[in-house]
Amino acid sequence: MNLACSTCPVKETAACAVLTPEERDAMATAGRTRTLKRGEMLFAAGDEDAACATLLTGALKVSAVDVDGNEQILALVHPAGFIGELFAPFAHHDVVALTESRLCIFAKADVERAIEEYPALARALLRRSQADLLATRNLLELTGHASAESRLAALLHDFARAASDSSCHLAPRFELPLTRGEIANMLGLTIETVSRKLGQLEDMGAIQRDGKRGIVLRNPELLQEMSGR
Amino acid sequence: MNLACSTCPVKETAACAVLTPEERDAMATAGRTRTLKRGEMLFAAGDEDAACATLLTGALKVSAVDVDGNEQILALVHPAGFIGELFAPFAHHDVVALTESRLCIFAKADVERAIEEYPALARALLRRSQADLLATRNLLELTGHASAESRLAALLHDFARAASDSSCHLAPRFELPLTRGEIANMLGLTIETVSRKLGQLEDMGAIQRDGKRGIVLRNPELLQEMSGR
DNA sequence: CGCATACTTGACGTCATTCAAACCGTGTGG
DNA sequence: CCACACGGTTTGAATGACGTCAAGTATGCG
Repeated sequence: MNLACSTCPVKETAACAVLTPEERDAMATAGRTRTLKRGEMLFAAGDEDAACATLLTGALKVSAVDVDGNEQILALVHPAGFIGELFAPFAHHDVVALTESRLCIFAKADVERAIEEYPALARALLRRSQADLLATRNLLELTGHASAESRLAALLHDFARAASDSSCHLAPRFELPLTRGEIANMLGLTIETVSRKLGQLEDMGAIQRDGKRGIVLRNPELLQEMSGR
Repeated sequence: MNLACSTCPVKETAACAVLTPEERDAMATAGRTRTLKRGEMLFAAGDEDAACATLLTGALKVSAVDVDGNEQILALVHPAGFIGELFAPFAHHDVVALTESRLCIFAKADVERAIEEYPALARALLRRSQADLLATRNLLELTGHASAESRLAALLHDFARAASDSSCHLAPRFELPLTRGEIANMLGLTIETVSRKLGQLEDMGAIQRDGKRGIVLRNPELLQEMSGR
């Protein structure tokens, strides 16, 4: 499928937004869009020809699997996010769709050529990479010392912020993008602990579960309190 | 102190290595070198005028302190490493010297100007940023699921590799760059647990402690085995 | 309906933390 | 030279948070 940047939902926020229309058109001829269904993999750890991509809609997870088959989620990717380890000979992690997702895909070589040709693109990707680094370090900080309760509270708080359109405001209600198992894998907990702590957060009036995936914020301050800010 | 790139110990590996001699000289006029003693801070979380820097010699830690004063080490910086959150209005983390360190410091604004002017520099910093991202994700993976023993074994293995000149070979003996407390803060453990597990690793013949900081590898395979990789 | 997948709940065990005390090398002052 | 304090480290015993194992409960789908 060919690219139609004019109708792109993230044309103002994605990395390619820094390009001139002509430059973007030139890139568009190299790329293509692809749709992934929930659970479908973009590429796996070890792939030598792992592509690069900008996420248009949906959500992805970046994860690693250790020796005994446990998955650890390292990052979530939201629309306008960029995927791809540009200077590595092979991918280090799996990238899998959490929900049905549309992506704008480029061969790694094409992106490498583009950052040589369009300095603004290199800067935009640098900016994104630094943001990803910060997000990963925040997750590291969270999983380092905090209790199961704090981790979960912090994650819910993050999700509530991600679900609202303004990044400084919380959505009063949202759907969890992850299963219990995925939350557990992300926070370094077990599925049972996540379930129990969700129950406790509900008991103490911080949240209310609404179906399997729905979360209603009952007391956002309390939630933030428990996350250890 | 003025810059003398010709005698720079990392002139071939640091980000500025991609610049032409003329470009490097131009940057040199904007920067200066600085020496930090062990424990001295380059900048603190929240600083608005946090500088950027390339590490010449020594070692740094990047760390965050949570509400109740616990430090969490998020990354170590080795010579040729680059420090600085380019697009953030203020620093998110503390940066502190682990050993006496020499740095090459630039104002953030100067670096921002330089990456506009020298596209190769932007690409070099992108490469470094992606490498930092990978390192942080590896640490996240480690602290996520693994037992205290695995974390420690993996960290020692990493240090042994960092201490040897070739990155695919292990140094048979090395000095820990961190105190017990810092190791604990890095791995999300307590100082007592680190001490105990070190004792156990010694008892089972994987390593031998040599003074407070020295580590001799007795059985590198066993160490790798236990690190779960 | 039957089966699969995701989630919840309970009882029990384990590993890391916590609290406490002792240890060791080093520098300081008497 | 010794006494002493101090930071970093080691070690022990008790506690508790989270994991493990094992049922049991929705929800959806062929």
